[in-house]
Amino acid sequence: MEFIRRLYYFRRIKLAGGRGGNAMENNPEKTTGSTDFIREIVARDRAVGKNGGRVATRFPPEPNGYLHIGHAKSICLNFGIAAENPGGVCHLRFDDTNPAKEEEEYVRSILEDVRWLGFDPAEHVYYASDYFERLYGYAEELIRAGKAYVCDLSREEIRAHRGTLTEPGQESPWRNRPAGESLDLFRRMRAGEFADGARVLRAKIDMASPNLNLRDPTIYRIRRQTHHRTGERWCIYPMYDFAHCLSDAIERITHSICTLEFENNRPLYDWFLEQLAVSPRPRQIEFARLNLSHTVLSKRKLLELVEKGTVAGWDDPRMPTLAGMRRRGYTPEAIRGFCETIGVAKRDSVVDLALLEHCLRDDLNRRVRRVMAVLNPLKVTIENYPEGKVEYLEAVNNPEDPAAGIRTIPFTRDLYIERDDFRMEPPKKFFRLGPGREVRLKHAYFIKCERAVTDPATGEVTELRCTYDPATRSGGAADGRKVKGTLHWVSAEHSAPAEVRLYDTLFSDPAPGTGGRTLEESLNPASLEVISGGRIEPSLAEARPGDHFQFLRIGYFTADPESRPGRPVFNRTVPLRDTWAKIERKQ
RNA sequence: UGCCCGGUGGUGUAAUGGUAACACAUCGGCCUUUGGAGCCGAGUUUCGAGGUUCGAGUCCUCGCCGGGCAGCCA
Repeated sequence: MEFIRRLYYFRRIKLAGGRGGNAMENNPEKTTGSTDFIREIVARDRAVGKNGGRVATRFPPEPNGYLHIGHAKSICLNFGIAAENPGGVCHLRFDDTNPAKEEEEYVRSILEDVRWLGFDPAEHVYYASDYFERLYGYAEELIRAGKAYVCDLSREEIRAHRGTLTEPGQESPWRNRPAGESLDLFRRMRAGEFADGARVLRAKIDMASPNLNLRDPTIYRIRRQTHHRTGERWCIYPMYDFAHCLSDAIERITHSICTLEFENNRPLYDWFLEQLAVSPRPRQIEFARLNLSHTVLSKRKLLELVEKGTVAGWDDPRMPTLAGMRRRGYTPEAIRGFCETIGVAKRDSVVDLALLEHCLRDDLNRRVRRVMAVLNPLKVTIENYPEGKVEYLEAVNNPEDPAAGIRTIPFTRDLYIERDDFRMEPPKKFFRLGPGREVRLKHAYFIKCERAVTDPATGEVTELRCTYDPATRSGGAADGRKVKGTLHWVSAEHSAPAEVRLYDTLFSDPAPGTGGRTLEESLNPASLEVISGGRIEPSLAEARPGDHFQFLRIGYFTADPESRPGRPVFNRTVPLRDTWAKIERKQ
């Protein structure tokens, strides 16, 4: 059997003229590196000269909330495809067809966030509301062609006529009214002659369609509401299905990429374009939206968190919004790297938050300066170090990046170390300080703990009396003896106080709001811990909002926008991987 | 239960009829002036049943499971 398999196998290779080497020749569109089914469609279309080889995508947010990491996936996809194809372009289009939910502030933030992420729409910023007049014209055209009609049914009646998932709908009694009458009524709708909700314009398709979207969908409604751009000019507004495909066509979009829940809308998308004979015709392609563990990514739920005051605002560092992540200390590079890593497919999935954090650390590790900060200080006195003496020791800024250079840090008799780095009775595998133990102070000397001073009332350790070995400066011992631990520290006199905000996931539940729990019940009660007694090394006093650092042995931090000279505030972006915590957990 | 779309390790994504791979996570080891980073290694995978084929994750049929759709939201 095996030899037969081999025979055919090798014959195929022979016919193909070789194995691996021909993959590229046979498949010119197959590129190396990361690709996905959408990029393959785009490449194929280009290869056959569709759209004249042009590639135009669009990112079309409704300005009714802040952009979040899920939007980043779409932005990276759409702008990415445009950038990868010669002459490609990606439009940023505000899908502002529902004035009830949209605001100027959201337009502002979206523009800011797209640019921050690293994509520049340049002059290609558009608004669906700019097309209102043209869309209105298309609607009249549809009416004249007998493909749309004004319907006087109430909202409830329309719903009742729609039928169900298993039963066909019934036609509206207004469905066959003369086109001239519909046209007159539609013009009067525009003119403001009717009350909100009194009439709608509907596409005349098929009330028995198994696809409910095709059962004479509403395409215009009367809504007296100030629009953030058109003001009071209009009192009728087009619906998504009508406006979106035509906006794409107007902008000569070639590939209209959206999320899976619009799959059933595609036939409608195509229907309007076909009826109105617009050309060239954009193609809608759907992909799975991003879901992240320990996170919610629906605008409705995020709005709720903001409005209920669960978080401090859209840019709360615990929010998955781009504004929140930026404030948390995420970099555009990390987010883009993440979007590339997760790929694009049609399968519903939930990405592990750990992957996002990996991408974050991966970026920060390469680029960020190491500094020393003590979050929970414990005083250390070096008994054999002269009072008043100061030595400036050299410290490497980033071992991953020699170009980052070095700085000096002051060493003195009185220091602070992390309280967690001392144990009166060190457990097994605890490599840090304890009575009689010796450790290295990073960039400085070996110190030995001679005794711990405790508060007789509480038993709390208040100070460590230590000695140092002058022969271990720069970290090595002349006699070759080793120490197992290396601690971070700051000079008591030279360090500055700082507020440090330790952020964790907003939800402790991997799938918030599911499994019988409400969103509230899924919250992480420890998502924010504010530390006011932190001490930072002198160089950190100059930190400017948005600067990124690694606090040695602790994690990555960024200076908050609220940070002021003399009153620095740092946000923990993500902790360092902590092997000791893992060991301790198992013990 | 009508229509549409999906189902590949714990998670995500590849494999385009020809040896199921990469990343994260997990576990172990090495290294280390960060218990960081890095390096090496391990385990676990094609929803099920038939069919086509020399050969099926891939094509066909029937199931099963998951998601979407009954806004004058997008």
